[in-house]
Amino acid sequence: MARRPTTFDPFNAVAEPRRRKILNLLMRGERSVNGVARMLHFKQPQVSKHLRVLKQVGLVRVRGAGKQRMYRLNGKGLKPMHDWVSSFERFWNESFDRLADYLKELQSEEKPHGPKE
Amino acid sequence: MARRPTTFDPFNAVAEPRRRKILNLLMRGERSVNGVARMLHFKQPQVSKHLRVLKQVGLVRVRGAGKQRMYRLNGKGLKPMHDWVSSFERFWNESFDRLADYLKELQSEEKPHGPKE
DNA sequence: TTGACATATTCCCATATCAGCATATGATTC
DNA sequence: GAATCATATGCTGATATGGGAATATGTCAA
Repeated sequence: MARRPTTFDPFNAVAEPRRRKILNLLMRGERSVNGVARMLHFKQPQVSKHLRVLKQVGLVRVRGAGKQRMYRLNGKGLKPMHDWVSSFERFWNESFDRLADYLKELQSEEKPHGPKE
Repeated sequence: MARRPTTFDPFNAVAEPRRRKILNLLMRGERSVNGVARMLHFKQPQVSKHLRVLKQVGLVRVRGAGKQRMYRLNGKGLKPMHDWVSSFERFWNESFDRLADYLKELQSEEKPHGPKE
């Protein structure tokens, strides 16, 4: 197997820095393809391609407006990522001893196979 | 240019589902390579490879313990990702009109090139 | 040193990427 | 329909992946 396609899920789609930039831009409102291209100094074909990936994983939506196609953010698509990353929040937020407590909790809930290794 | 290497940053490293599983497991405490392999039903060489990637992007740390190498999570490495994703939080959290207000704010701060498109 | 266990590395292969460029498709207006 | 603007797609080339299997390296113990 090779690497998962970028269209596999938002995690893969968003691994590409330019696509993150595009999403950042779209936070401020919908844009046409050329609009994105001009704002970010990307070339039109690449913008189209990146937007296609983002659309496939549900991170943007499109709307036809005359000759143009207006792309807008679909922020909800990032919620699963947010949920996953947030589960690690305590590892940089809480004080060390509270973290230790938490880990103790977790370990007392062991279940698969044998405990530890 | 090809796709960014998985070792380019945490975003890329974490795009691989198995690596996320490994991090999830390490949340519960440090593990040896074989420990990870057994818990997740992966094969040892792949675990070593994935852990290598995770180490290179700073998401795990290692410690030698006899024949074993104990890997532990370095949660802080995920903070940049968390920060980025969190900036989209409002798009699924807040009520629609508050969001609208927020967007209005953003747009009145326009700056690069010409406004809109 | 030798043996045994734990981990890391190497090679192969099918697959996918992304940029750049050219070109095709779409939509609008004349 | 033809010209035009906007967007999408196709192709190439350089690069990287990730699993599998084999093997190398490391570490300890007798």
